[in-house]
Amino acid sequence: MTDNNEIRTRFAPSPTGYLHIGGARTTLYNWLYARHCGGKFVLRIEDTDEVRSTADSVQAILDSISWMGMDWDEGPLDFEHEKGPMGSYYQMKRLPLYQQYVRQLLAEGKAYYCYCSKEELEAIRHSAQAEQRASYDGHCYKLTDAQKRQYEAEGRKPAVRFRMPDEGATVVPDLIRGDVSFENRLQQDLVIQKTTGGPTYNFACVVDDHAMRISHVIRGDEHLSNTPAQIQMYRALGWEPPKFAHLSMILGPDGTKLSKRHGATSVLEYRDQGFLAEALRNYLGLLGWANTESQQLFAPEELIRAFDLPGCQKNPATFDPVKLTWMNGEYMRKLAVPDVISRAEPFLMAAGLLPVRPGPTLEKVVALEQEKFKLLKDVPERVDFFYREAPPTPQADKVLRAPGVKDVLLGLAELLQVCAPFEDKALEAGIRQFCAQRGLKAGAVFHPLRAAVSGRTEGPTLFLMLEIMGRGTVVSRLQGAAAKLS
RNA sequence: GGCGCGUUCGUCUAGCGGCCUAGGACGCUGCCCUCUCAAGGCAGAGAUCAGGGGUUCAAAUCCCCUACGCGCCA
Repeated sequence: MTDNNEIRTRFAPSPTGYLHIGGARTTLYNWLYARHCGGKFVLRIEDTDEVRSTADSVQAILDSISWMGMDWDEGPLDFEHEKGPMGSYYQMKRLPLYQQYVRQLLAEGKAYYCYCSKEELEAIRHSAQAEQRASYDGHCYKLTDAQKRQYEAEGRKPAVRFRMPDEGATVVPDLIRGDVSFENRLQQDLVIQKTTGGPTYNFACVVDDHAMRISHVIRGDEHLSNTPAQIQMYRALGWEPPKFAHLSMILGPDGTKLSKRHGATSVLEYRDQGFLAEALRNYLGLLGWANTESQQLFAPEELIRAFDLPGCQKNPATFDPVKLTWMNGEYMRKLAVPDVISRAEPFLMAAGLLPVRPGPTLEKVVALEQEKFKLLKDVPERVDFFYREAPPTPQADKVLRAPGVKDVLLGLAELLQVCAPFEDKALEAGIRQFCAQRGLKAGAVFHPLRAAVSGRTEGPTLFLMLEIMGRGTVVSRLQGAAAKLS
């Protein structure tokens, strides 16, 4: 048996596309809150839009949530399997339930059939606007039996509307915004069952949130306006409404709602760009929520412990990929070397660095470069030159073409052929001595050396890099670079 | 158009009437460290708290109006 006071949250996506950043944050906050309270997190698929819902979308959403490291206690496991005691968590498999309650409301006179056509509705809306009323006037509520028979005879298929009170106000007690009051006479009688017989979003959502014993509905701002109607539905059905918390939305850099034209918006895209799930989670956790210390970095358990609804922001937040990237770098640096390698595996494979190539071990080169990784895809990029010689970058090329460099490289090649042991300290000593002998400044030797050997002007600490690269590679690259300078 | 929500450095935010000449983080600039690049350390620029009225001895904080942005009705 479930405990009556149990905290239960839910995320209820429509499977009409991938999980985007906004949805991911809503999921995260529901998940965090459930975990924070020791409650349950439920996933429900709102697939009543039959034409736009797809199995692929369901899978993409499940994959996204799982990738982000969030788990759900009840809901679909894939398109066929589900877990949890509430029957199905796909709305399309729960149709009889909605119909049952529609019948109940109809029988109690709390809902009514509406026969209006699109055109008629349009006309009603027009006059309603002029008269400052709700955009549906309850036209069909006032129908006589004769009129109803008439419509039926015409073969009209009715929708079902929920009857809103004419007077008073409905207060939405919102955990983030406080009490928000709506005048009932301005609320229209919402359709709860479409002419096709399927439930509308607002109704299915009420029925399911109640049936699934959801205690806290944490969702996007865009649903706030529908909430008074939903609250009335709860009351009409004799149910206690859940607690509500409406999250502000996420904006793109130009201040409009985050969308595809701002670049990547899908969680999976961020994964594929080499972001770490824990960094995305941390960043999203902070986008619209903060604790009083303005703490930035949260270990997973720490976020769960700290998260609470009152800390949620009322105003919309702009998504900042730059800060996300910084945060990702923070997490990249904290990872153990073997973890960096295993997490970067897809990127290493794509770059042809896995299976391992001849040369130093990945552990060695990754350890050497780790402090510079911001994204997983940086791993192959920064490490590649240990395994493959690439043409020098323009900056490196410039360094190599400076006067006298050829002699320096040849001299170094000679030196490094014999310098022993071929390790960090000894190499540094040998090369510094080489500088002194030739009366060269350290920089005049170090920079060309780095450029010749790695093809770059920046990289890991020089002597350790040489050691790891190995005598053979170092010497041959020096000779090769010198040869190209003739 | 109606209703609703929102408005603190470029961005994310702290702030719940005196501790605010507004704090932190990202980004930016400079310095230090240094074989480069990062990382790190230090310093700095950056917000008349959307604007205007109140209330109060005292307001970013409470109230009202306006503007702008966003959402829902669509």
